[in-house]
Amino acid sequence: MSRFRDKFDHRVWRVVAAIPAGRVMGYGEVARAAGFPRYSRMVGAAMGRSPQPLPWFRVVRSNRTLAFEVGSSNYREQAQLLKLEGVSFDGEKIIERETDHSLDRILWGPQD
DNA sequence: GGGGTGACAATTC
DNA sequence: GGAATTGCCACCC
Repeated sequence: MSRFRDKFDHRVWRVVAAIPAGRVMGYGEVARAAGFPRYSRMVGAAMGRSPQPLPWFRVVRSNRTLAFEVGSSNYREQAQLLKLEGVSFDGEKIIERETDHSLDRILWGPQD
């Protein structure tokens, strides 16, 4: 039995399960929130070990792209689930409602 | 024990 | 701003 992995898994699951619909988190952010900074590469494996369904599709790369190979069945599934929650895409890049400043640009002009 | 492997990230050029 | 490089660390041969 791996004490470390058990603890890591459960804390990751708890964080992922708490991500609100329509929002996304980076692997590094999840790891940090779980109390394991620098463990971004372990997050995916932990989710794959979850015995019960998790909103795994709300976890994306730090650059706001999906982690799966573009065009793969997993990629398409994740993209569709996110779209169903109102998450929009600019090509392969995710645009969260909360971080979408398109209206600001229209009202105030191009900004930083 | 040693080396390759990730559903990654930060830095550098 | 994109590509390349470097760091990361438990897991699994």
